Amino acid sequence: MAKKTTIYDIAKELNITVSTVSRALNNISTISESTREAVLDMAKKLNYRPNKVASSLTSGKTYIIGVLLPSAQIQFFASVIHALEKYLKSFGYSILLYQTNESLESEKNGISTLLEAQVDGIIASLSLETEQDISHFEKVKEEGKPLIIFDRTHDDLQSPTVKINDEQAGYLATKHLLDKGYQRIAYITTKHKIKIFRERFEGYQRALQEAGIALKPSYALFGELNVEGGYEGAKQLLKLKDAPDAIIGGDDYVALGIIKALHEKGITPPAVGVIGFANQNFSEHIIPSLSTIDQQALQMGKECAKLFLKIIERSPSADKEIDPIILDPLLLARESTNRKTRS
Amino acid sequence: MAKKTTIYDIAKELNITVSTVSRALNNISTISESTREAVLDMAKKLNYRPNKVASSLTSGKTYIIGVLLPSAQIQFFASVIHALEKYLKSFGYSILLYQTNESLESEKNGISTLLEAQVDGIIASLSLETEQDISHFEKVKEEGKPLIIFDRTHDDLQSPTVKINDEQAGYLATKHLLDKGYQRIAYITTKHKIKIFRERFEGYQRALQEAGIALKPSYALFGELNVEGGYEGAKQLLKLKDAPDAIIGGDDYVALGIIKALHEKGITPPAVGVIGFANQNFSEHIIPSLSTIDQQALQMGKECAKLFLKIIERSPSADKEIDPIILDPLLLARESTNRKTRS
DNA sequence: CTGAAAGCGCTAACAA
DNA sequence: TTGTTAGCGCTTTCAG
Repeated sequence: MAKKTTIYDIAKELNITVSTVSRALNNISTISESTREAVLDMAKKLNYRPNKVASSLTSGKTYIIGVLLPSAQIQFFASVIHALEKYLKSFGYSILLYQTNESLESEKNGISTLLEAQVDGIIASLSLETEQDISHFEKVKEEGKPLIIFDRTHDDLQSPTVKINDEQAGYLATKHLLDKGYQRIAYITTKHKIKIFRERFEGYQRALQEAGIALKPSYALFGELNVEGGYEGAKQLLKLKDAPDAIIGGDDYVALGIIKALHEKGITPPAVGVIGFANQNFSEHIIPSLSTIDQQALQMGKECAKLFLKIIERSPSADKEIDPIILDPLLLARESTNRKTRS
Repeated sequence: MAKKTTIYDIAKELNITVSTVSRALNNISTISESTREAVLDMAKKLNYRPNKVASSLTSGKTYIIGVLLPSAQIQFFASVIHALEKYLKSFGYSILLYQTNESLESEKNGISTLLEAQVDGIIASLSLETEQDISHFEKVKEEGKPLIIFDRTHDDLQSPTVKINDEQAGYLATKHLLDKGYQRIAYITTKHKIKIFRERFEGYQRALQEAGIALKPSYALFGELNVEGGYEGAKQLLKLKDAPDAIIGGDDYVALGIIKALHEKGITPPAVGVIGFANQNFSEHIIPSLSTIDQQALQMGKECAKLFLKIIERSPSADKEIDPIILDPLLLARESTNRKTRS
């Protein structure tokens, strides 16, 4: 492969200087139209390709933004990645991806990696393990770089956030079941102390309280957030003397596990109501279709991107507080809860 | 925020030169243990963070590898991303992501973006639109950078590839249905001329031929690769006088659509057999569970990563041919095809 | 084992 | 409107 062509090559061919070339290429200030065209032509002719690494070193901007999240295999996050990349790309930004796999240590390494890569900012969602220690996130801000936290946020982290109203999500799910006439409503969620799961549970409590139904401790299960967790939890619930007539799953996978356990007992929703969270792609299509609370992943990704651009483009001095962006959860009522309402 | 500390700061504090600091930090050649420790201590004390952009500019290596694929929202690709990032991270590489959204133009822009970012190599899977024009991929090789194509490969592209044996995948699916006693087997796939879909279809043909069954043109449908496509296709097939007793879906979403259409007619698999491709996460959990051909997404991602490392680490002179890596498709026989075998 | 110095490709004052 | 000139932070010969 031949030597790469640089702006020096263009300058030499045209008998001008590199600064002129640079200005022409970046369409900066007042460049005579003629030289601009000449430069562009020559650039094309010489197969010039700008070296962003070099320009980053001088300008201090990489136009790369770091995305740190638990796992691209979780569909919610995949959707956020999708939306982020799609939107930011149109503003000239690229996405550098780092997965924590729900590990705090990995999360810390991720922040370091992204910071060393000189990203222009970081958009992150916390790992399940992250509880007290959030010093690594503080470092991002110490370096003066925008940090946006989405979905899995943290109380002690003073950063712009984008999330849905999780308390409302839990409330909606529970209220929906109540409206459908279910009375003995159980809840299977994660044992991890992540804020959003706690909030959803609070919404569940509020809905019950409003309906004047006492919270039964045996109806609240804390296990793993996956099919297996839902399956095991549901089996346990079905053994109760006073078995629930509806079960809320911490996410759609948990709900799937619940349905599986019911199926083994010869029960098909909505005979026992089942609802999940996340609106995974399969939820709509399984039989019976699964009621769920949509988390607005795509919308959330887009809002993160917009927020990032807003922050990056304002002057650093204008350091006024940024209001958290709270999206509304969306109840998707489908067959799995569609019991005939009592009259 | 205070000025960032550089190796100059460390050098000054220690009364040594930057070259020594650089050597110590990179653990290079023969550095006296004492100065190495001193440098490391001081680096920590001053909160030093290496600037990869600067080092990339001199060394010519960014330790970033570009990943170009249709969409992170397609679970197969999300899994590949997951595996790629997970594996490459342990070798110090990061992932710069670009989605083509199945558009050729976007694919071209993606290659440019990644190249400008000076990635050390590109791992890509073609968009549905990419047919004749693959000049953008040629450019990657012209720049002397490794280019690995996975899953959606292209005949004219002389690059290392990682894929599964798609012909075999199509064959396996069809053979499985035949073994289960299905005779009138239809196939709903995409209208796009992508190699892997063509190959799967060829496997379908081979299996039928082996069984001495003539290919019925009315049984081969070419539409969209999604739930809707499967639904519409199946509805059309069910109208035939000689309706099929089994339908192969071009992917699991198509299969989902097929099941939906059957459901509307009061038919539940395996009464009519249904099988898909990809083993999407929901396939195992829907009722009835969906038979499918696993594409080994995680394995594929890992093989891509390994291949990349192998290529990048060998001397550029050792330019011997790289054999394509062909993974075996995996038949996952589940309820949707589990008809009692004829005796 | 360490220092001196050049330079990676580009941007951005400051001049002209 | 264009040129001159420093760097950005680091690596990497070449000397010593």
